[in-house]
Order: sequence, then structure tokens, then C-alpha cells
Amino acid sequence: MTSYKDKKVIGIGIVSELTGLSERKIRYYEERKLIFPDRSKGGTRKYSFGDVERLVDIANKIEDGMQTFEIRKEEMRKLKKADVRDKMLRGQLNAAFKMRK
Amino acid sequence: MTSYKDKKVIGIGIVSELTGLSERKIRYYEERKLIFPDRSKGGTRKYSFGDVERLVDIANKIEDGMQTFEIRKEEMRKLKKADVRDKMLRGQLNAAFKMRK
DNA sequence: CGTGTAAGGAATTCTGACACG
DNA sequence: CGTGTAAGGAATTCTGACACG
Repeated sequence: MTSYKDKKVIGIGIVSELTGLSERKIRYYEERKLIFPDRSKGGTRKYSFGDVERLVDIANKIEDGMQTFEIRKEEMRKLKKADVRDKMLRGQLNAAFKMRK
Repeated sequence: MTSYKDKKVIGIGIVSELTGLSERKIRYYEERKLIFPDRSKGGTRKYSFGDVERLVDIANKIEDGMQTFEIRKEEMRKLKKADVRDKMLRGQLNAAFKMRK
């Protein structure tokens, strides 16, 4: 369920290396609500491999001239779709479950 | 090929949290050649999720009274087996390749 | 708007050593 | 042998601000 891909364990320095993005950019995308790292007790940011992928994605869109708020909107649309998918799936499961009785 | 599991990107603090082992222990197992983290430019250790699993494994064996040099021997035996497996596999592939001609 | 940078401080990690056993 | 700890320093990261545009 929670695979390595989603464990928030990577520091910003390594994320910077992995993505090629400056730490400044990475922090800025967080400020713009595009990425949501965890924090250690001390306050240092921790990212997952999934975050690293998302960051590369974000960087590509910005390079294509998209603005952060547009990217955020797009992400929210995706989340909504995922929500809908989840709801539909749950609906189907419920239906199937009822039929079993 | 190189999946998330083998990317050395996790600091020792997080590894300590993930494994429940003290940093002292983690460093000591390295000293005893049981684990091989990468190093950042600055010299800080970086571990993979595979390393985290190995550390838990090592800790269990030590808890069972095994000594570090025994664990190391065991690991080397495994590596040798893997080597043999690799060699055999390569041998079979070679044989199959020859037959195709 | 998105990003670089210098600034000062705080959190993280490193090594070598002493301790116990 | 395996592990804890205090010590001092170095590497890493943090925030808020100024700059450019």
C-alpha cells in the first residue's frame, strides 16, 4: 500500500541532485502549493520519490510557460478525477456486495 | 534496473527512525563491513531502502547472538551464491544463443 | 512571477575517544 | 564485542529579505 515511492525520506539536497532543480525552486513550488514534503522534528523537509517525479513534471510545465497557479488547478482537477474514480469504484463494490447477499 | 529500492538517498537520521537502530549501531555495522552507504560531497552517509532492510536483518541476527564477522561471512556466502547463479544463468544464455545459430 | 543570492542561525552528521564489559 | 555518550567541528537546511523584471 505505502511503497517506497511514497515514503518521505529524502532531504532537499538529494532531491535537488535527482531533479536538477535548485533548492530555491523546490521551496518555491512548495510555497505555491504544488508539492507537500513532510518535516523532521527539527523542521527539515523530507520528500518521496513520488515527489521527485512530480517536481520534474512541474519543472517541465513551467518551462513550457505554464504558471504555478495553472499547474495547481490542473493538479486539483486530477485529484477530483481520482476522487470520482474512487467514488465510482466504491459504488461498484457496494453494488457487487449487495448482490452477493 | 536501478529501482527506488537501490537508490542511496536517505540520511542516517531517517534510517535510524525507519529501523529503530541508533546511529551508533548503524555506523558500527558499516565499520564491520556489513553495510555500504554512499557519501555526499560533504561526507554525509546516504542509504537505500535496500540498506534499511539489510540493517533490520543484521540487527535481528545480532539480537540472536550472532557476531558481526559471522554475519559478514554469511553475506559473502550469499554473494558468492549470487555470483554462481549469475554465471550459470549467463552460461545457459550463451548455450541458448549458440543453439540459435 | 519565478528565481538567484548573501545572512545568520538552527538542525544534522561526522570522527575519534573514553567507558563498560 | 557491541554500544552509549560527550566534544568540537563541518556540512546541511531553514527563513525572511533584497534584487530583477
